[in-house]
Amino acid sequence: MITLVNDAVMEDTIGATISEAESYVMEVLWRASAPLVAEQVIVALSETHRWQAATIKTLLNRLLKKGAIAAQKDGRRFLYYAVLQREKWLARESDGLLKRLFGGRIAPLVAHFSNQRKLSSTDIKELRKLIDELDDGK
Amino acid sequence: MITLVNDAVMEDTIGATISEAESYVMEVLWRASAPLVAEQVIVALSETHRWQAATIKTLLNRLLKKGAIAAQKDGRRFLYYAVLQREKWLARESDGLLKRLFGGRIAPLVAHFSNQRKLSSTDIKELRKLIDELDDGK
DNA sequence: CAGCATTATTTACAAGTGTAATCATACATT
DNA sequence: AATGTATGATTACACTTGTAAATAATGCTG
Repeated sequence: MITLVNDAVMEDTIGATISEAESYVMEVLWRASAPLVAEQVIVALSETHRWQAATIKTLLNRLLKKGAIAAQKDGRRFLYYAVLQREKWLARESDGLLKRLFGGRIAPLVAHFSNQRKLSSTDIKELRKLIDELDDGK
Repeated sequence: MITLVNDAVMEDTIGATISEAESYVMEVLWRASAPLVAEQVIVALSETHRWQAATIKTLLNRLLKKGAIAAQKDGRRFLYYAVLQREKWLARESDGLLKRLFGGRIAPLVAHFSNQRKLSSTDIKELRKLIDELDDGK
């Protein structure tokens, strides 16, 4: 008997795009290990944004409508959780950006940050480690 | 007697942001070695975009209003040229992105593309070269 | 100089965004 | 059961963006 393996992973690629404000809401849900009620999202965002609670409700609803998150009723409130996977979103965002800004090539991007002296010695160390591993791998 | 050295470089940082569509217009002007008339911009963009001439006119005007470009009258037409420097724009865009998507750290960014298998062996070679140079330099 | 052609300027308009207030609804409490 | 309270849903509104048409202005040509 055949069983679908990837049931839960389906529909992780959302059609609509996520605005910047919305993405901050997503970040909260991505970081959370379990679904959150609106109030928790609001509290989490209060650390970094001066948004009214109503604003965040709006964003949650827009994300729901876009299918990026889902909600499950829990008594009188809803538990919200991400449907869109951060990895997928990240891939789409960064690919687009890389293409637009650096013709899709990584090296120029790194070179850019290097020119801007945005690379700390830690960065360089990490990068070297990464590159070394990659070279091994191929 | 004191002379300003950086006269021409001032006001290269524009307040307003540039939309994606606008950025394609900027790219054309940045690539051009001399100011262009609207028609030339339109022709250049026809390679990559199916935009009506009127659309491009609109974008040129919005960029003018934003101060990202300037125009100089030449007979009956205008010669348009970039005021905002590509480097500045690139820095702002990429910094923002890096911060939003990867917490401002480069290594995770590269790791991301690596995980996505978006790094060709050429990329890796170039990256290694870059890193080596950087290590020398410090 | 009158009209044509070219080019720039104004206006348009729907969709998306940031930001929020208000409305409605479902529980909890007296 | 009526009412207050918390929470979600609806409505609002100005600004930006993508996309373009309509209009105005300017110089060329007969």
